[in-house]
Amino acid sequence: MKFKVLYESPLFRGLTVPETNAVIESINFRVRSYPAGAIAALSGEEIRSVMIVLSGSMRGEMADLAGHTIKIEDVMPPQALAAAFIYASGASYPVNVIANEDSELLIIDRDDFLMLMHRDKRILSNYLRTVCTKAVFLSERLRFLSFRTIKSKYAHYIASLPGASSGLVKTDRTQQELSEYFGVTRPSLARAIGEMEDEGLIAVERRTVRILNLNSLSNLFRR
Amino acid sequence: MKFKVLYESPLFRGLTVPETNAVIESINFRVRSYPAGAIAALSGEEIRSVMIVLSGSMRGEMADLAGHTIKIEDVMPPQALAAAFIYASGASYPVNVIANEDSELLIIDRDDFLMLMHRDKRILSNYLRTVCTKAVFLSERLRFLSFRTIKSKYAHYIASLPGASSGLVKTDRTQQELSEYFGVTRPSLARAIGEMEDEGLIAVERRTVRILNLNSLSNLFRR
DNA sequence: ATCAGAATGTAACATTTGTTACAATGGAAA
DNA sequence: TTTCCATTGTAACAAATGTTACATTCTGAT
Repeated sequence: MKFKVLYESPLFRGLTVPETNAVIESINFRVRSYPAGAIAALSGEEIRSVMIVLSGSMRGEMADLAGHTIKIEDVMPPQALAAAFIYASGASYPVNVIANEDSELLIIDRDDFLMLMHRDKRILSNYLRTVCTKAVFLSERLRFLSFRTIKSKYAHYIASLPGASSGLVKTDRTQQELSEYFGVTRPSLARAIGEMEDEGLIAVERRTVRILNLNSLSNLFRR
Repeated sequence: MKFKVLYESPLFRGLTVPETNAVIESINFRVRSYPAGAIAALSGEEIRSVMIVLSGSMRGEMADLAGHTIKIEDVMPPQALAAAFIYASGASYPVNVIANEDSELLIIDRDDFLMLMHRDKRILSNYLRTVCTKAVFLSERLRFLSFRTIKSKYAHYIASLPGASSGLVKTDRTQQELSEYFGVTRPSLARAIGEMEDEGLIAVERRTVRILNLNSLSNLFRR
């Protein structure tokens, strides 16, 4: 069983192990090894293929003009690299892709993968789900970041939770997590929540939030 | 020629008018009219179909708990509504969709559209390009918003322009446009740019920016 | 060449958020 | 129960950005 890990991949969900194998063997592919620290793709480089991490792990890293780098994210097996960008017009890697440790990538030309999707509706569905889900994620993230003040972010957040219309919600994240999601510091978030309590908009007890003054809260919705 | 406008749609690019017609006629579809102000979809409602604006125009609108609304975007013919979200897991409309004026939508069940993509590689390619390009757009937007200070956003912006490695770039947007892209006010952006000039990092003359001190500029890259 | 409107530069003050440090609280494991 | 640690609350000061208003400089149309 050569590509066992692929069977776990969201792109091949619904296919049996033999089916997955048969699909892969039916097209051109190659497996490439990268020693720790090796560069698999450079930022700005054209995306020509689907690259799926088989073993080890890769990281996306941004480099500035002077060569300093910031780690953006890790990609673990059996995830694909830049999956949602592959078929964009002028698709290029948004970051440098580097092996964290000795790693292997399964590389499929993107036209070949297109053929796979054309042939197998399950793979098509899987890829569409992956890309669209990513778009939804990015879009939601963007919505919160585009609100200017922390209060308006928080107001939107609690309004988006189930039970908001009843006036009583339970948050699904800690303040720490929420502050990272909003892109602000934890004390600033705590202060904003405290002020909203002082203003009589909400009553917070740990993870339970009661909406007290809907109208004033709504005024915060203007970014 | 019933759906002439469809021929202009990015989803049917590369198909001739008769081909486009034949494709549409080969599946279930319906055309629905919406008088000005009519609601085509509610925020949170499950996305069951591909909806393409044939005439008029639709807007996406967010409503807060108290019923106040904020316009998010307009969708003009022959664009599709929430195209990048359709096949996400648990896909639902992120906004209320309302007709700006008397409008017509072409409605195709999303499973039928999946079949279309499966049958015609051009439509598949077109849809993939649409979704992936959207993901790239959202991702780039997010990158700038996630930098904390205006200076770091601007540093990244000029670093991303062609010619950055030569130290001389021309911006492709006005300060007004750029400030909106960054989600900040125009005077604040102008001030930040002015300070970066005072600090000797860059020299700006209208739309031409010269990078003077790469190292100091790079320090701004830590969000 | 001139004029009007767009784009940019600048300044003073208000508001918001970050930073840092520490206290208080709650929950889970020993 | 007690203890430890994650979580939350709070405060003072610094830094960044928003707001508002106005001056200056470009740019394109006439």
